[in-house]
Amino acid sequence: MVDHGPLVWFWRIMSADLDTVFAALADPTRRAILAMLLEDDMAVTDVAEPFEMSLAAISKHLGILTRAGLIAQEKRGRVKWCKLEPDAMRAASVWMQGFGQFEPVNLDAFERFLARELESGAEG
Amino acid sequence: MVDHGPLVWFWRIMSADLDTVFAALADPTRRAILAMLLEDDMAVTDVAEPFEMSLAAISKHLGILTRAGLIAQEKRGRVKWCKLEPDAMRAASVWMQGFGQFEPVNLDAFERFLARELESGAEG
DNA sequence: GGCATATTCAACCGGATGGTTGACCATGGC
DNA sequence: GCCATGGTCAACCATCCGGTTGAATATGCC
Repeated sequence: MVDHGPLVWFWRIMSADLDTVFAALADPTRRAILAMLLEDDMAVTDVAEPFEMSLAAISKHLGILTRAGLIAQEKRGRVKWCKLEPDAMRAASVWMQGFGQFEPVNLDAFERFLARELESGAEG
Repeated sequence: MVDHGPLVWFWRIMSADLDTVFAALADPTRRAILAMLLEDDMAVTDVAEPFEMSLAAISKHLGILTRAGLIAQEKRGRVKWCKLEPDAMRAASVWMQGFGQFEPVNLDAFERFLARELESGAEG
């Protein structure tokens, strides 16, 4: 959606607070929320629905994700919409790939392997 | 270095505890330690040397990194050596790349850009 | 055996985290 | 205007986290 030039990229990566990003990712509820938002943007109430905890708790989680830059929230009417904001995760990913000297994962190959594996598992 | 078959891979990724991996990565001291170990394997005392905190604190950090699977420790004589263990980070990275549908970073291009950028910056 | 080195353990402390509840705004529909 | 809906705020609680210190446990060297 946004058309980041590489300089903007560089700045974002350098200024990104990896502490808060990784801390945000360290909670299973928050990772689940991110996964849900991967499907589609959602209102806060809808995000909270599948979880067995109070709306206030989810609201806090969303605040943490927002402060980490992992999502963005936008109020339209009385509904607050949450959507993924990929830059922060990308910054963390870039940091991680600094460790990629260990023959980095070939994701394409891995996915192909998984597909084959699951397919044959379903048949067998 | 290790010759993981893809099934081993799959198992490791599925059973990896992302909570502990991301939590371990959320601390700047621990990320610095990982970066140091990227250079070379190190003894606990040497890992602790550049930090302004007690050896016991570093020992705890190393324990956390070990429990997260990010490093391995091996005692040889009275010295305990620490070395990177790339699988855990790779598991986290794979999880992250699930969000890669947002035009994933072209790392090669990014690095080339950075190199060019820094070079011209040094000259100008 | 005895001492120095390498590392961990245990107890403690202050501050952050993840959850709760109940009160509090803001907005839309009637 | 009034009520239901959507969401946050504030106070509180238990637990975890990152650090400290001092004692304890290897191991190597003489």
